[in-house]
Amino acid sequence: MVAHGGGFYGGNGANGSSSSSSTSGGSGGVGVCVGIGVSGGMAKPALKKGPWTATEDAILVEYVKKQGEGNWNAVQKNTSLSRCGKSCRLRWTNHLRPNLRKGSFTPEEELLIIQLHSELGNKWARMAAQLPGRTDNEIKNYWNTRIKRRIRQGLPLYPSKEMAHFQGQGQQAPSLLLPEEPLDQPQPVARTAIRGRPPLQIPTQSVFQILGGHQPSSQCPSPSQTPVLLSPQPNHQLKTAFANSLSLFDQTRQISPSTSTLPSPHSPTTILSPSYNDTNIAAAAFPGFALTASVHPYQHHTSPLPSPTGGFFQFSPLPQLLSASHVYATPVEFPSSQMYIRQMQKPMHIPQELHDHEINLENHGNMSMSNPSLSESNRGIELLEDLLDQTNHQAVPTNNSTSLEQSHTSLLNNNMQENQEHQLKSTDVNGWNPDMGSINVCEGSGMVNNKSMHEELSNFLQSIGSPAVHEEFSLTDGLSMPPLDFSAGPTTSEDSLGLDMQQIVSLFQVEPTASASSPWNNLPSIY
DNA sequence: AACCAACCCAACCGCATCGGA
DNA sequence: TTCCGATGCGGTTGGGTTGGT
Repeated sequence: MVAHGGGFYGGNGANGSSSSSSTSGGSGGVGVCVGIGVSGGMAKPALKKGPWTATEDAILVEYVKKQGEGNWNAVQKNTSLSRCGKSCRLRWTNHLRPNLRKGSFTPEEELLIIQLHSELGNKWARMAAQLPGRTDNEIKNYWNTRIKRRIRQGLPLYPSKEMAHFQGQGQQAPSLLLPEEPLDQPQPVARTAIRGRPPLQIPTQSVFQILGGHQPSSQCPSPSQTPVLLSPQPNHQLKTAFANSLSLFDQTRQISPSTSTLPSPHSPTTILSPSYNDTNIAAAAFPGFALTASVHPYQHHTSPLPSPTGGFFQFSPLPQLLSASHVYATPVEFPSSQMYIRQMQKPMHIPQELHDHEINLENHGNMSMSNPSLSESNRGIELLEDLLDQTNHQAVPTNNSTSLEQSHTSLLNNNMQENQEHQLKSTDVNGWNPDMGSINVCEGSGMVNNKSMHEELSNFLQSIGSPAVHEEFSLTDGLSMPPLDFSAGPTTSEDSLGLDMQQIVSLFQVEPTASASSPWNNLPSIY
C-alpha cells in the first residue's frame, strides 16, 4: 500500500474527475481498472473502481471473517482483491457487514431520522449510530433526496405528523410546527387556504436585504456589534415587523411595551443585529408567528443563530393561538451538547373581545376563515408570504408597496397593539400570566447519554437559575435519572435569566413590569 | 415505443482526525 | 513535536431506474 505513493485510487486527482464514468457502463463493473498501476518500474495490479462484483464481495467477506475488521489497506496485500482499503471499508460497512437492514425506511425510522436531524444536523454517522443496521450513507441519501424534493415543492423540512408523534411519545420535538401532510409525499405548494399554518422559511440574506441593512459579515465572534439600519421606505412597517422579530435575537434589548412600539416610518431605526450569544434564544414575536430558528445552509440544521451567508429564517405559528395544546420547542445551545427548552402549552383561553376583534378584522380584510382563532396567524402567514414572494422575485424593497401589503401592515399594527393590550390585561400585577403553563427543560433525545452529562446539565441549569425540571431524563444508556430538583427556585439575578426571560416574554407575550426584579419570584405555583 | 425528467443510490473524493513511530 | 498511515465523515457524482407524456 505504501508502495503506491500513498494514494487511494492512484493517489492523485487525475482520475478523480473521470471517476466512475469509466467503470459504469458495463454490467457488473467488468474489468475497468483505473488508477495508478505502476509505481517505480514495477507493475502492480491496478486498483479497481466502480461497482463491486459478487466475487469481490466474497473475497472481502472471507478476509474479514478471518482477519476481522480494520486494517483495510492490508486487504489488497493479502488477497487477490484489487481494491484500495478505503473502498474495502466502504463496501464492508455499507453492504457486507452482518445485521445490515436493507430496504426502505420504516415510518418509525423516518421519524427518528427527522428528529435526529433536527438535533444533530448533517451528522450522518451519529444518526446511523442510533439506527441499528442502517448506514450513514443510506440516511444521507434518504435525507438529501427527501430534502431536495421538499425544498423544490416549497414545503418545510419537518412535517407536523412527526411533531405529533414526538408529542405523543413525550419526546423532544424539533422546533418547528408544520402543516398536516402525509409524510414524504409530494404536495402542491399551498399559497392560500392554509389550514395547518406551516412555518415559513425565508432566506436569511433576503431578510437582511428586505431590512435594507447590512448583514453580519461573519457569524463569529461577535456580529451583534453590527447594527442593522432600517431605512424609511414604503414598506417600512413590514420591515419594522421583521426587525422587531430579529431584534429579539439580541438579549440586550429591553423587551417592554415602549420599545416594541413601532418607530416612526420617517426616521431610520437602528436595531441590533442578531446576537450569537450562546444563551440567546430566537423566539421573536411576529403577529401570529415566532422566529423560532434559522436553518444553516447545506447543513439543514436549525439553530437560534442566523447564518449571514445562507440558510433561512424559520417563522412558526405562535402556539397560544392554536386551538389545541401544542408543544413549542426552541433549540438553544448548551455547553458540550444541545438541549431544548420546551414549553408545555396549555390550551390558551382567548377572550371573547379578542375573538370578536379577529372576526372583525377578517371581515374587514375580506378574509374567509373557517377557524377564527387562526385568522391572525394566517394574516401573518400572508404577510410573510408576500415578503417571501418579494424575495423570490429578487425584489429588493422598492417603492411599490401594494395596497394589499398596506392592508396587511395596517392589520399588523392593529394586531400588535391589540395583542399588547390584551396581554397587559390578562397578566397579573407583576406582569405574569397565570395561564402561561409550565416550562420544562429537558434534554434533546440522545444527547444526554450518560451520568456525567446529566450532572453537567444539572450544573448548567443551576447556573442559570432554572426552575425545576419535571420530567425524568431518559438516558440512552438505559439509565433513568430522577427529575432535577431546583424547587428552591432561582437564586440569580434577572441578568442571568436573560435567556429565559426573553423566551418567556416572547412566547407568552407577557410583559414583566419594570419593578419585577426577578420573574421567578412571581411564577405560577406550578413551580 | 420513445423520450425525458426526476429520483435513487452506490461509489468516489477530499478533508479531518486519530494514533503510533 | 512532527510525520504519516489508517480511518472516519460528509459532500458530490453519475449511471440505473422509474414514471409521466
